[in-house]
Amino acid sequence: MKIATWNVNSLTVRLPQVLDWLAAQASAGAPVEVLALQELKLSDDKFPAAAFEQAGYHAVWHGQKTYNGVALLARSPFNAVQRNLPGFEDEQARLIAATLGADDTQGSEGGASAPALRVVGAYFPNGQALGSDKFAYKLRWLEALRAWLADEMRRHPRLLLLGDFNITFDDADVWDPEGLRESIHCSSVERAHLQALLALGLHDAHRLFAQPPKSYTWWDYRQLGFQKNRGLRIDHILLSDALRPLATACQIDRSPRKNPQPSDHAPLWVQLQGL
DNA sequence: ATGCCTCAGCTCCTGAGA
Repeated sequence: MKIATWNVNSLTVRLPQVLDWLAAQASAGAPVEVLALQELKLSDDKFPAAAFEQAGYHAVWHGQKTYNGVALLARSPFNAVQRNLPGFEDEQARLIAATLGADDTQGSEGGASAPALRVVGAYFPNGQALGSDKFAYKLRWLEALRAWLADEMRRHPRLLLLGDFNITFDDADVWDPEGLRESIHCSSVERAHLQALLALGLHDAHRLFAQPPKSYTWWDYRQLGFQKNRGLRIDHILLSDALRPLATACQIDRSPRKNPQPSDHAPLWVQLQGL
């Protein structure tokens, strides 16, 4: 089962590329079972559910006009959909969680049905600059996420957290670690929050496998950033303890970044066996 | 250069992204 995440920077602009990419993966014999999308930049009524349905995908979404917005697509239907963090007042649409397979929160016996998979798609706040109001919001959001996930993981042992985290793990995720030291996406305080998520029992799927050096998921549109591979690895897939042994591969797909009118982010996918 | 692209929208400029 292939599970992917992609910050599309406007689903209105990128819908054809998303449909093309899904079709290309299927043609290559490895169809995408689940896709998390971020930065839809459209309101709920503008979400192209019919186009995805025609492509064979169920969808759930949490849209917002102009900014943010997240969605999950899957080839099977979702249950127990959650939008944003419970108890955290937020005008910004940044998180959507849903269950694939039998709802495992009801304590049912299961029997023949496969264990459920809890999918959490998120668009973490950017933060703009250390010390700014937006940075303070980023830190509050990160703490609310961690607190909620601690409980969520107890209820759903098979859980993935994937999306645009807007945080690098370490200097290997940064094209210019010295020039960007302690700047936004690279600061110690942001990285400590990312480590706090791992401490809940989550694992960076990308680092479970050998990867090419200078593997990034985002490149600035300006100054030929992609061509010069001046990027950051800020999009991630984290796997719970129960899912970690099922992972067989994890890759960044740079090919859509070469399209005309690309997103500034590339999709990232993980392959899980036995699901 | 508080710049350089790209996107949305109170659209021919501005705010936000990362």
